Amino acid sequence: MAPSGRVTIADVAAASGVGVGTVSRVINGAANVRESTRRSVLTVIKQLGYRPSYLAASLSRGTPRTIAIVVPHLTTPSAVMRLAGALTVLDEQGYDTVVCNVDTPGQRDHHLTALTSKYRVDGVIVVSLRLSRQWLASFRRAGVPLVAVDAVLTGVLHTVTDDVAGGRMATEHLLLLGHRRIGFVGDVRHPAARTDLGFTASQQRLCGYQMALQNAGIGYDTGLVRRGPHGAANAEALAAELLALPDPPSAIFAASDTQAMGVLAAADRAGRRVPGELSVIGFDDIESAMLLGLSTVRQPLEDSGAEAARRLCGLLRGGPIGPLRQELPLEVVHRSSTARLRGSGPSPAGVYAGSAAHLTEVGATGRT
Amino acid sequence: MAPSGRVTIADVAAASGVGVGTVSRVINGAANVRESTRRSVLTVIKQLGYRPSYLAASLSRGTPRTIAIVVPHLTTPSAVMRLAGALTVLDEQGYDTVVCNVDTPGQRDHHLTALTSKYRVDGVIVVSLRLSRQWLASFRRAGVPLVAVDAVLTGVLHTVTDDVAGGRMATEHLLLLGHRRIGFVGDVRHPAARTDLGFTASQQRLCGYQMALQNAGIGYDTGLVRRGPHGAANAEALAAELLALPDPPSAIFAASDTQAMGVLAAADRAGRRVPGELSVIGFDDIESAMLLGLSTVRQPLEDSGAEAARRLCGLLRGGPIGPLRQELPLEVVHRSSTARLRGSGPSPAGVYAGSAAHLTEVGATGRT
DNA sequence: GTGAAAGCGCTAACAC
DNA sequence: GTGTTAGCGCTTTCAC
Repeated sequence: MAPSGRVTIADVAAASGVGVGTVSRVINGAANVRESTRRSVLTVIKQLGYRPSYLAASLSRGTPRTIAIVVPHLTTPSAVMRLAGALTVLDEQGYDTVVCNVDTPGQRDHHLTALTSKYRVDGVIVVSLRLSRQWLASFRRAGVPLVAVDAVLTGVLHTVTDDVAGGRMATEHLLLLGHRRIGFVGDVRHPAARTDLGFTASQQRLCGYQMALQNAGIGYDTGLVRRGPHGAANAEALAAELLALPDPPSAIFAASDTQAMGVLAAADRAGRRVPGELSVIGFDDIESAMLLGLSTVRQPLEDSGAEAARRLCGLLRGGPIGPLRQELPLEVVHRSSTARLRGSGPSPAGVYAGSAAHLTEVGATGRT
Repeated sequence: MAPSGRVTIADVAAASGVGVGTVSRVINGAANVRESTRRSVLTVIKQLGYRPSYLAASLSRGTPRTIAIVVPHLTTPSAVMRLAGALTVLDEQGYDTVVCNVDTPGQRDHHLTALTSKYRVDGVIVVSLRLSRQWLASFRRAGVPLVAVDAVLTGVLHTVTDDVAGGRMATEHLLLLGHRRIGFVGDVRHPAARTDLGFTASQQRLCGYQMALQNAGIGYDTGLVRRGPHGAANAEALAAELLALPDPPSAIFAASDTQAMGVLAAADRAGRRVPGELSVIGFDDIESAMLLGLSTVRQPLEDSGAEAARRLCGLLRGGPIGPLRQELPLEVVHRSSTARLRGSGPSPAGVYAGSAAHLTEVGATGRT
């Protein structure tokens, strides 16, 4: 055993009567090792309490085999799912992952600085964050490959969905059910605020909502649109306002499932039955949406993370990576929080056929 | 320049006509380098865009010079302050820091596993977390030194405050002001729940509250005690219950400033003037306590982190570390959320002198 | 003050 | 299949 306290690969090699190369092969699961030697080396490793040095391996290999994921608001279900998707493929591709949670611009810059200067990760996945030109340049200079999820970054591979189309799909679903007064509850951006991370999804879904209304010849009533900080609680307050209107909406489109839960809570508190007296549709299809029977626009959250990871790996090994912009599909999931407007007869099939082609009815679970 | 893309210390040495040793000295700020060479080396470093390799340095040095801080609920003000204190000293001592935020037992175990097996940090600071014997053994086995803040871990250096005494001090402050019906709002532990991280501070402060009441001959009225999940919102609901009682308390002791803010909000909503109709005292003395004029029991949050870091550094370099248990002082800060109970004459000085010795009146800012 | 050289623990290329 | 060896980029004696 070495004089220093640490057990090294050489100690293991000596103790098991093989060369360091063989030990290295065993550790890294190389194929060309006889099963018997493999076993004995493994035994020695265990009884010596050997643990490989991450540092030495990274240095020798020339790469830390580590990729970083920068993801805002890691507490939200959608962020978690994207992360989970990425972790799965990164893990099976043999990469270590460092997760950088970001709740403020300060944190964002802190992590990005560390990523570009000090720690030399092999690549980074940026989730839902719009990076400035400066940051992009900084990464390019540092030679750190980048891919983005849920954010379009110029010159950077990105995996996204069409949020405008998504907003339209949600609204059209409601229109198709005969609704005419449709409210919107979503995030507001504070462009000037120190706390703004530059999310645009909600804004784009609002655009889709407007377009759908326009197309249906209904027009845009600002009185039915409420925007505020993210989170179910805020959405609840916003929805309460809508429901307290003299001529309240018969349906509400919430820009995220989380916000839709707030809307549901507001409806409950206001004594409005869902979907009897109020239809509610969300966005994302997070886990609890299914549980609550919430109709929503499903986006492949987990896949988005997985795809981005896959593309980053491709980029790193010079493999195939596909187009700069990868767009993942959206689909309406009709559950039991949306229903035909009372008094509106079954609308003739195909009225909205042009757009309704998107519509899919999936796994409608019961609302109890 | 090296054939590989990376600029190494050798490139810098060659370009500036010195040896690698000298460049290393410059990088690490060693004293014995002539100012002129220092300058020129620095210049070359800049123009070559050289960035030292963290990996190589750590490997060569034999230590990553990194310590990990495991801290639960990093979003809470008190956690942030403890962290800040630790970061400051760690930074000036030349250590890198990796912060492990923990919101669930799952996250805790995940981080602890990584810390004990894969990443070889020089040491770790555990904040507010009660680790099991198994984990402690695991760290000992891995040879990773540990210190704790706000948690007593057997056989581990810990920096704490006397929360029982703190609870007593808060309550006695209220008693001294003539209050007799004193409510308590704090955290509840769910020992069996998957989400329990084992915090005990709130529980201990409750003990102190009971003792003070006992000593004053008032006794313990469970009807005045409300416990729930942490967070201002929950505390607000709890306090609202208290205020709605037929014979409501004239003062409330909240187990944390965050919860005290909830109490303040409840009072506001119930139309109770503070401190005219209700006295409120918190615990911690976080930044906003000062802003709100909240009376509280101050604990040296930032110092606690700093002290722990200092002791860990001492441990690492075999220097002085002081006693196993380091207790930091608590003091009552009387601001404008607590006042004498109406109708109770000024109590003769010294009545509670025995315990009131703790009391200090500090920086009472106005409540507006 | 500064240069030369010996590792730190590991991987990978090359022999056998 | 397996041993041997040359580095990975840096720190750190030890001479000069």
